[in-house]
Amino acid sequence: MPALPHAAPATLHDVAREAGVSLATASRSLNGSARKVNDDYRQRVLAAAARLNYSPNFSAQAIAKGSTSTVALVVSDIADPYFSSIAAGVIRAAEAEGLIVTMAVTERNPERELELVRALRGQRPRVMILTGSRSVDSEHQAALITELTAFTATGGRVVLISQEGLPFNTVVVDNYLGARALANALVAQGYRTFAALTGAETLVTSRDRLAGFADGLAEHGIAIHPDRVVRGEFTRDGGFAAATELLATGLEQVDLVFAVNDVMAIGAMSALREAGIDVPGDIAVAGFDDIDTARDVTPALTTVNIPLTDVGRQAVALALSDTARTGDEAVRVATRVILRASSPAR
Amino acid sequence: MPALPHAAPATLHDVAREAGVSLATASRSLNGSARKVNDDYRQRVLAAAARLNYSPNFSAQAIAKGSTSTVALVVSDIADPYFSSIAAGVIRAAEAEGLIVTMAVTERNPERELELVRALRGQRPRVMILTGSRSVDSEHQAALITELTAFTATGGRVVLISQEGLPFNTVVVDNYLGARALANALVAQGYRTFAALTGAETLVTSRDRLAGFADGLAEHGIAIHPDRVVRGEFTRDGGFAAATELLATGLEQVDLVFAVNDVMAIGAMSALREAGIDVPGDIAVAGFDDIDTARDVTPALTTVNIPLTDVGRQAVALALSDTARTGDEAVRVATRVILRASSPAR
DNA sequence: CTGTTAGCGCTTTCAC
DNA sequence: GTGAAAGCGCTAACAG
Repeated sequence: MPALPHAAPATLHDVAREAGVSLATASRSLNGSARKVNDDYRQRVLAAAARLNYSPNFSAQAIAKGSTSTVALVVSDIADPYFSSIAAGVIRAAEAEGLIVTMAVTERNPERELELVRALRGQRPRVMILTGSRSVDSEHQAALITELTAFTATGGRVVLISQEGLPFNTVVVDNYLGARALANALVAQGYRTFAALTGAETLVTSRDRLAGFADGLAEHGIAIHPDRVVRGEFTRDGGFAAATELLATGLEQVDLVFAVNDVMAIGAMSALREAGIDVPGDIAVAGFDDIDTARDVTPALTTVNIPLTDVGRQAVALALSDTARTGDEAVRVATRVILRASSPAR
Repeated sequence: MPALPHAAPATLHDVAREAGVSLATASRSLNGSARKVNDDYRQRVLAAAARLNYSPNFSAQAIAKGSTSTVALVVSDIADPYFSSIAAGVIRAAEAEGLIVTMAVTERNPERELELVRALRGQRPRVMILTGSRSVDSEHQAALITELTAFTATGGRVVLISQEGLPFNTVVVDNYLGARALANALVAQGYRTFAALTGAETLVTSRDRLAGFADGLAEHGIAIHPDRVVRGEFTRDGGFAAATELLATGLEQVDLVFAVNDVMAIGAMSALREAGIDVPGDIAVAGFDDIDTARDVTPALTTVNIPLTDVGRQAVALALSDTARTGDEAVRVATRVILRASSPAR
């Protein structure tokens, strides 16, 4: 089968010819900022462009002006509601600024993240937004910093979402304080014996939340028994598995399980339910993030709210702001404890 | 504050000079397919590139070779699990092919969709994938077809996800048959009196599912009373609102509420619960899509499975396949009824 | 195999 | 105000 003959897309040149004007005039009519072009000509050009179904070639524009209009967004897993909500905020804010967003997924693999960042530089995006927990793995971390630094050195803007500490602009979510506030609220509800489901040891987000929670409990002289802290993947299935593992050790005296994020908490609730354990009758549960479904599960999930779409929006705003040029600006977003039916007063 | 001085990114030219070879040789070493270049030179070039932290400019490559490596994906709402799961499939498949994906969100607005498609053409993507329900609104529909046709006429590939009938490649989800099978299964479970929560009249997906469900019931001589079909937005909140509205009309004799998608079903379950109605004790619920959370709500939601990430993957495969050049290829994905606790046998 | 040289589509001085 | 022409960074003939 022969390749179908495809007319090449109309070029600015074609438009100029069709309109009987010069390339420059066509360019100015279609995109040029100042309205320096005679309205006669302008109309002719516009008409010609419409007639030819002209669409400006962004690559050509980018190369001619030396800058693109794209935002590169890197997430761990776009099917995870935490990331998809942030992405929604990023995309909305970016589109409002006339920016195109390209999306890349690390699948929670630091090596892959590094590769992606490296590859993404080829796009010469105006902004690169990295979300997903930093890991304390120093090797990839260092390489990542190198790569991002190379990017900012050539005028790119970088925004990290989550924990601060790296030499880049960041939207900081106060995981530690949020978790601590949650612990306090839970103690106030009457809970005394806790278990925790946490993510990989190297994930900063996971660490911070667990530390905050533990410190919050400590204020009341409560500690979580080490055997009751179980690690799992930072996903729904990870939560399910971790809860199952926890069950095996016997949960009799535990009255609340804290999962470091909502998807894990929801997985844990499913595991408990399948094991015939009533939530919150037998045991209460709390999570972190306040993803949309937290209110739709039964019982509705107690959690710590993060204004996720807003975080995305702020990331874009920060990237575009003048103050961000220094490259180490921080914007903090407030977290808020949300008590729901999964942790009634007792 | 003066603009920080930013070194321009290293160019191929810089690399060539640094390595002491010609531009062509540098290009060939770094990207050229055939290994026609002497290994000596090759190494020198690679070393120089590394030293300069060189990253090829995709825009320049695109314009020089006349084609890009990007896939444009248009979704209604990336925070909706239906779309984010499909997007996950698209992104994974695209990345495996070395393609970059750019994402745009219509927010369920046909005009916006049209604008986006128009704008996206400027990227000269290899592929454009549109997901989200087609609407039967003929005006936008026609304009959209025009725009997409212009795109394919210049060699672009288009893939639509969901219902067939438009002159483009499409990944077809059998909404009608799936809903019909669901109705049959539900009748077999012992249900006899139904209500339905549906989306906007113009949404093809919503129509097809409702029609399939109604026809499935009709096979058993059952009809849904028109007063018991209520329309809402195609979202969780739409389902919540629609269920609330339904409640106002009195639901005493209804034994199952079918929502045309899972997010609506989940919203409806929350509304019912808040109204003190027990699901499935007082009334059963069923949805459509089988999003991840369908199994985590309580009771777990009866639904019709669509292999969402696979749909995304298939869309990319279809776009890239040779047979898709004709532009009207269809790939069907199978749906499967999943009975869960929200509709026990009775 | 390697280097020279034309472009690719567009923006932007720089003259007119 | 308008046009001619010089690039932007890279690839791909085309000669050596």
